[in-house]
Amino acid sequence: MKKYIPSAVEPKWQKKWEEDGMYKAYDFDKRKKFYCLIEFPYPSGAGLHVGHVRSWSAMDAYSRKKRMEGYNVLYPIGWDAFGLPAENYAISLGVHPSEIVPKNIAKFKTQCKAIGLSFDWSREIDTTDPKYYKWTQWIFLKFFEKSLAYQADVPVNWCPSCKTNLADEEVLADGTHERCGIMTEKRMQKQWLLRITQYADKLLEDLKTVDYPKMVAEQQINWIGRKEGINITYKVKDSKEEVVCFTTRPDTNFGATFIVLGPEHPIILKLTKDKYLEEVKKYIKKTTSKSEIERIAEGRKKTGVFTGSYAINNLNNKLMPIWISDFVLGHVGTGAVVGVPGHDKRDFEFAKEFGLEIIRVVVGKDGDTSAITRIEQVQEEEGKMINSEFLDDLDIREATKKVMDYLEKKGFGKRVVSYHLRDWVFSRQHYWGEPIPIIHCSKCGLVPVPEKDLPVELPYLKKYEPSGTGQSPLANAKEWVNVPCPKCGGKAKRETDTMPNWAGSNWYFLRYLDPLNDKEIAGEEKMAYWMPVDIYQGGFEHTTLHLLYSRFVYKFLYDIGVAPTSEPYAKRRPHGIVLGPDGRKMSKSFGNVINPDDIINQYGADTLRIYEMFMGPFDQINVWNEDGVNGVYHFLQRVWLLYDKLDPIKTSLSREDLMIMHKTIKKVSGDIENIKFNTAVASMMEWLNYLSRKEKVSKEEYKTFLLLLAPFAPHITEELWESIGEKYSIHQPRLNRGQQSWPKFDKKYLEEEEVSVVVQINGKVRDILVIEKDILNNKEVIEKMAKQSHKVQKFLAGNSVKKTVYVPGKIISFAV
RNA sequence: GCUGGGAUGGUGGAAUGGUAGACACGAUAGGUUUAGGACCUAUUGCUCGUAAGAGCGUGGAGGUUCAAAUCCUCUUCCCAGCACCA
Repeated sequence: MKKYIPSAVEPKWQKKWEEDGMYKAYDFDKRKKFYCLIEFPYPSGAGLHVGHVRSWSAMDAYSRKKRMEGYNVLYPIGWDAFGLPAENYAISLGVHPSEIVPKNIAKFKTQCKAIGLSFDWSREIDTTDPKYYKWTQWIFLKFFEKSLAYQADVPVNWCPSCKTNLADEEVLADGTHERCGIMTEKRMQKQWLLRITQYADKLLEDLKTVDYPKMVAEQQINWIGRKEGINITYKVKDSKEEVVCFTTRPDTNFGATFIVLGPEHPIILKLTKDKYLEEVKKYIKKTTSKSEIERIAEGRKKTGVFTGSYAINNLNNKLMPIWISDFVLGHVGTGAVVGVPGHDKRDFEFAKEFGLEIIRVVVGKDGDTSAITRIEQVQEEEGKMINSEFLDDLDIREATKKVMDYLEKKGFGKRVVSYHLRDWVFSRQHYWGEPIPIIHCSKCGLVPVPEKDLPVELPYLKKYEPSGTGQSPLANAKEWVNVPCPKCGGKAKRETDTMPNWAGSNWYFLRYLDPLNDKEIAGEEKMAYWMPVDIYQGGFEHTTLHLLYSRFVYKFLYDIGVAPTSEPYAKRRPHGIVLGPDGRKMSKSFGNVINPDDIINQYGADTLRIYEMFMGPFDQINVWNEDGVNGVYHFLQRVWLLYDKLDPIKTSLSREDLMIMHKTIKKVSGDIENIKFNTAVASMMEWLNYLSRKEKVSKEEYKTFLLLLAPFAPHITEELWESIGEKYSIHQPRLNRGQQSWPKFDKKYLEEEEVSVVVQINGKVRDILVIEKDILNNKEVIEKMAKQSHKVQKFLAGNSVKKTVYVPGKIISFAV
């Protein structure tokens, strides 16, 4: 047979598949539906990354297998083209984003097709298309209608480089912007927010109903950060004011020796005695102007000032001095903390710094009941209560319940639930995004753009760079901004902020179901047919961003009767990133970027696809290795050459032939289902090694081999399928007229006729017996055979067997 | 500090209580080739040994078990996320 030249095979089939509409999904088809989703990309100027290729070709293999199994598979793609990256890229080139985006999309599309991905191109979407973002704006109006979208003055994370504010989720732990790496600043600004906190409990609770990796679910749970505690109200001596403190550990309240207010707390000035006023004001000024960098640089050294006032502990009427310190954060709990230095490390440090009393109310791990003098003795959990009157001798959990009941009964406190999750800052002062469809009228206030006037199209602005003043560049589009109020007809102005880049991706998976619908977001019946997404493949980095956001938006759509299910994604599976050959993240500046086009030119798309699946476990970080690519190319060449061994005469298969064939069918089927592509490919290689050693390969084996390989290497298998005289595509049983589909294994060929049984003595392998299947369960015979073995006798001599364990078909173990 | 994940040959990795190292890369030797590459065959965890064989071996220490990479306890290091979160 002629040589394997990928470039002679691949484009030919890509063209044919497109002409035949091979990978279309059919709405309402009788076959079982399967919705396979990948995270749609931001079409960057750099073109496809090998990481995209890995994730998409793996899910492509998954989709192809499902189709061969007879499912009606939806595997769509689109473009998430609004947002900062597209805008910054356009600025760097000095052109308009609306010119750049279509070019980038065209490039991505060409590349996707060159890889042979089986996307249903008839459902392609683009978030910057007004026909698409009409519905992104519509969703916003629904949020507004239900009072879940609102404006408020909030401290925002300002990125001085990108000149916009950001959501908390977009700022990393060190205070830098996740995209550009520049340190952000806190600013007060009027912003649009979405009330995601109202969905905190549902987002938490319903994690139980979906199949997410543990790591992903845990991360969302942590981010939502639900905590049950109590707000305790303390009276202030000689004052009408009260201080409310949130705590999850009211059991330790007999150990409370002071109160700390965060510097933003509103009642500080009312509580401060004249004598201390100047110092307090100075402290507040100093701490509130402190930047994130300064805070981190300072470490955890405690600072603070005394107000001169005292709060009264409800439990024992003890006076507790009220202090101010910036270790108490304004946005956490009630912005005020009751200081229990014996059982909280921060409180201990504060008490030490300012010489405040430290009392132990929980017995230490080692039974220690003495006064606490060192931070190592501070203990936050475990033990029994002491020095706590009616709580003494109780376990901390019992004490917590008892004291909460007591405080509530007496009216000193109220059980509350607190969350780490904050409302979602949803406006950006940037050009390249969906305009927020709201009109500001001096008479009527905030007026939503009527649904019939959607979409509010983004006007073409020549000068679209961010102003840096905190105002969107859209404010300069006077003609666009000035509109009559839809309510009263008077003079009014459009909202000039745009939505964040997450807006379009919140709901895109619904638009694939009905991309041309101009009456609604998507047809109700189509949504009911396709939803939920059966498997959603995406990166870990979106766990508390896109994945959480889109769950929230979808749940809202469900609650207003638009979406058909309570959760959008039945199953989530993550992928690991692909690093450059030097083990570093691929980046132009390191010069370690692998361009998929180069690999396709040199080795072909099938090699690229299989290599990326074979390189390691799918959810792990993998380093690119050119030698590995060559290894896979070698494998496909050997597949190609196998054709020469095809036996034209019908021959029957040996028992061994059948066993390895059925074993491989089982392994590959199971591994694809479990996202273990690396071992699926390995077992194909094993079978190929076996087949290559044979004189002749039967047609049955050959066809089965090609069918199993088809999801991984769609081009070469299609070509070889044709070479053996098959008329229809290997990929689509529907077009195959049901002639051939995904192979099934037969259990009877998985059992071996002769089984090797390992003989162990004291856990060490000493011999291997080959046993006929029919005496497998006869322990006596096996035991006798084992003892007769020369190798075994050597080790048994002079010892008596104390115990014998026999696991049929596997092992016989002697303890001597 | 908290939460989650991880550590296996020269390398990527396989094996989730039952023959550790599948598969691939690399390496070594031989074959083939005008040469290089490509291809084919064999070997390849470590130590001792000409060999037969023996001992050791899954970050470290201990435990459960006839049997542990796998389960339990402690511990070291690495990765990810969160973090003065009350």
